[in-house]
Amino acid sequence: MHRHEGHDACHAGTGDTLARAEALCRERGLQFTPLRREVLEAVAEAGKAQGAYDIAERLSAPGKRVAPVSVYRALDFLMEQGLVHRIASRNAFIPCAHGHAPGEGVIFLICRTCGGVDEASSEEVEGSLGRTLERAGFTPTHSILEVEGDCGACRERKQAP
Amino acid sequence: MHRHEGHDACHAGTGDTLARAEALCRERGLQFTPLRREVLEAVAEAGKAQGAYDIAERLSAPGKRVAPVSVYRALDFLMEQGLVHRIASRNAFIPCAHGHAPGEGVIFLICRTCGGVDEASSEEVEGSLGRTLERAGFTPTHSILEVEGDCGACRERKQAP
DNA sequence: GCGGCGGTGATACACTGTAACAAAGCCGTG
DNA sequence: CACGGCTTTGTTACAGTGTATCACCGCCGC
Repeated sequence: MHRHEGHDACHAGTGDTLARAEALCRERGLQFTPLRREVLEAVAEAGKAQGAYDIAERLSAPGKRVAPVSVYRALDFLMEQGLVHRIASRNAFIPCAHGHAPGEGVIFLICRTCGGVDEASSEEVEGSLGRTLERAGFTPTHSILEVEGDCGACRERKQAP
Repeated sequence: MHRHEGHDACHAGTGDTLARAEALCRERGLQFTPLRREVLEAVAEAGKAQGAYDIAERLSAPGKRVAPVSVYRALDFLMEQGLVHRIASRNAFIPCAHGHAPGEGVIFLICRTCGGVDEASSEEVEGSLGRTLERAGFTPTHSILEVEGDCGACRERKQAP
């Protein structure tokens, strides 16, 4: 089993994320263009889930406007490569903290206080979910598991203010 | 444990849903107004997840326009009462097939072929998820579990056409 | 009657996402 | 090098999702 302990205990730094992305694209013969790099960088630097328009604004400067549609295209690419994830309950995006296989069951832990998002995975959860689906006669192609609550750090901060 | 077997094997009929809603509102001293009734009815009749604008259009007739904002308010009410659920991955709404306590872990099984949505629940999944969250030091307040795939009926239809 | 309250109507607006087409860059072949 | 095909990006327009605000109505209690 493989999981996370504390909040951002193991978040890769922005630099690591970019380096990993670049290596991965070279390996797969894909273009890690400046725009894609900037979008990934913006998502990685933010520390919390970012909306596409947030990213567009973040990348825009006087004289250089980045349109949301460009951000969406870059995000689509990055998601296909497993470099960012979409948080469906927030319409927002986060950098992928590790390299999962696409489709592997990831659990998103969304802190309602600090807005940070951790990733976890659990073979136990996947196993029990798989059995439940099988009993229901349902063949899964993709699943979303998002949990909202308080991360350890924020809970402590609340208890001892 | 409590779960569903086949596709809509136990979907309550529209009439049942409305009767249950009416009883529940009376019991809680809340108003089950015509608009709320119509919105619930529209969601229940559809057979698949409906967007708020779909519902608004469905309820509108020449000379009687129902604005989306009214639909949203009715949906908010119905969700608070646990009578409808929101499918985050689709921005759409379905009637609740049973009476869950709000916050109880429900698994949505979304058929990518017929668009139908079944509900399932599993103490096994809930238990393993709870343990995983505890190990991660995360205190959950609400969780979303949505699975996309093929329901039994659609899978059979594909295999033997 | 009168005031308060919840529900509804209506308008406006912000946010999220996609379609369609044009322009620019890359890369192979002849 | 020229050419043609491909991917990426820019631009515009638009569809879909959701919220804020204010006005109006109906009901209930005083």
